[in-house]
Amino acid sequence: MLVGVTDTAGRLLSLLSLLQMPREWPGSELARRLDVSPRTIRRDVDRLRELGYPVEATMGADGGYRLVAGTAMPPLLLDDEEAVAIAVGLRTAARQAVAGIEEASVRAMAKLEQVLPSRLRRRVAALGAATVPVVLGADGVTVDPEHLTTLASAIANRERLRFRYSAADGAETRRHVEPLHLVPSGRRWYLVAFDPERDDWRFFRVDRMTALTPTGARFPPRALPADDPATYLAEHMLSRAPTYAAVATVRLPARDVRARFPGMTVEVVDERTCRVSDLGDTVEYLAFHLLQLGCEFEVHEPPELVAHLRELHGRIGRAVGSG
Amino acid sequence: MLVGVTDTAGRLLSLLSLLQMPREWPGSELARRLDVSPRTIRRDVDRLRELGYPVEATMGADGGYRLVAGTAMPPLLLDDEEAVAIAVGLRTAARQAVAGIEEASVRAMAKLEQVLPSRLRRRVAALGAATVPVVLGADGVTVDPEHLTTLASAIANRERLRFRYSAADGAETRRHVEPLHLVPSGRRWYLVAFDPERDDWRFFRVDRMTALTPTGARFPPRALPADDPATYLAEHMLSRAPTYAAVATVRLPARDVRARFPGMTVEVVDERTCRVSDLGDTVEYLAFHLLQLGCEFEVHEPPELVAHLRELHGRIGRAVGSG
DNA sequence: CGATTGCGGACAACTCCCGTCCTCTATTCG
DNA sequence: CGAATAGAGGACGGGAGTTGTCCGCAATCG
Repeated sequence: MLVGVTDTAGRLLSLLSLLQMPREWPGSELARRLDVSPRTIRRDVDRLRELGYPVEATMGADGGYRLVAGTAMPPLLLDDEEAVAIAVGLRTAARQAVAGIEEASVRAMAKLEQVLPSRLRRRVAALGAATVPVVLGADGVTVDPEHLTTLASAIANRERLRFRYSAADGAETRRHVEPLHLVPSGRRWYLVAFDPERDDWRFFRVDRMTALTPTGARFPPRALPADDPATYLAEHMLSRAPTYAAVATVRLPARDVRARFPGMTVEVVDERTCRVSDLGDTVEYLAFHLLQLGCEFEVHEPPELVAHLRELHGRIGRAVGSG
Repeated sequence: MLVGVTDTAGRLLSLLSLLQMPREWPGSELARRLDVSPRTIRRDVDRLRELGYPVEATMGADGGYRLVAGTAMPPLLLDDEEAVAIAVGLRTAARQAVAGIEEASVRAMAKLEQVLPSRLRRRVAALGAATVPVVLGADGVTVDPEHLTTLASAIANRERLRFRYSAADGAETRRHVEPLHLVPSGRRWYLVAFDPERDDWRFFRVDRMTALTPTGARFPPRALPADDPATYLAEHMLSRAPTYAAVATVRLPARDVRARFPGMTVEVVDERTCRVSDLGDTVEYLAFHLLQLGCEFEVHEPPELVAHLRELHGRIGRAVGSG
């Protein structure tokens, strides 16, 4: 603990940190820890309350202070391991693209990344690599969370960006653009950027970008010829990723299916059978979902899914020598 | 912005919050925003630096301040959406039990949960329900992250806990215990607790607990008859979850396998073939992994995996009517 | 070169902060 | 019921910190 000029503000932060642990602290102990009188602790608690952080106190013997949920988020004071856990959590969540909070996830990642000490960054990288990517979108496309944070901070800093891009036809080009916005779409991420060499706006699929390097050069703000980047993307992307809707009859009570896959829509057929519809952007994903039910089933739609299952059937048969 | 007694500490927090955004702030703008003179901003920056937070400044026109990575984690100042994103990320990560940081994840969840405003809590709950649980441990066992945070804070607060427990044989009992520790083991979580009614220590699988309610009653600390809860658990749990090691030959270049599944150990057989070993605690998990490779393969070990694949083969055959 | 930005010393007026009193209330335990 | 413990908060005085203003200096960019 450093003592000196920045005493009182620093002490408030330490206090906040202590109160954030899931336990109660008697004022006397806080006073000992922070090396001030109990009266000052009471005053500090008042100060925190004035700042909007609800510090709750329980009276009587065995009482104490603790921080409870209020109306505003207090600053989170994390220890090393918790910071790593959050970073890893955000990465896995970003890979799965949880609906509706993609941008917020990336913002939080960028924020954390910016201040994460390098030793922790190494641990996060190691864990991220060790973590088995649960890539259900079996086209093998995984967005690198690292790229997302790099892009997010380049956008926020209005820094020019250099990278290599593999177009859909496999042709690789070098780009040097002014990034404006990151847009999630389904399981993919797109970068909306202005390309000065082509003097026009372009979209880039993040998973097709490699060798990302922010150049450090700033560029002046430029207005997109549309109100919202997401709608602009939707209007200009002619080839959208196809979505499949699976329809199947499964030998499992509707209740059980709902419990295990809240995302499927389920209709009761009889006590032990139901009809499910499931959305997914690849047939691989849908096939795995159905197999994970662990019961007999029959697929009605779509034909692509049936074809894929036939393919799997053949492959498994050859794998275990009973085909 | 509130102005008054708690001015300087609050201003430091606001400053920290601004500096955490991924952009640079000129001192003059910070001064305008925080409604103080630029000199005070410089002093505040000094204060933050004395507290150990590395505020970097770039000189020259178009310069400014920003917070960079240092040696200590600064307090994270999150907006609502970022907080929700982090909460959701931690939940999905907890469900997948990323090796090595399970406890830290739960600690971070408990910390966040403790201070999360209720309106955000509702959003997190809604998103958590909507998120498709990617349950690869196909025994259908998923740990409820909610339970983990409840348990963590009951332990930290030394609060008695009431719940219903389904034993392995299906018999359901009511329990009222003194929780001591949460221990992760493989994909499962165990609660180590003292059961006063039986006057002995017991283990409970978290996924078998329901109707969890902390009673609020405190209990005095009690020493576990062992140094480390994890080893105690290991010593007293006779039936450990078995782990399977799959060995297979796959028709895919070793390079590609390594790129897609960093967790597998791969030996080159020839240019287009390799031999992989993969660890997992269920055969379902191993089977999905092999199928995700999307190529021909042949399974050598273990027999349980072969049996499971035969079963899948039969099921798929019946599903698409070609068996 | 000049403009812009950060850096930091000096000073004076003012504020606040802290520790030490004190009394009061709420809760738990014996 | 009463003792013990914990928080709440007013009063007060001395000391310390904070702030704005004014200044010259250093670094960077165009």
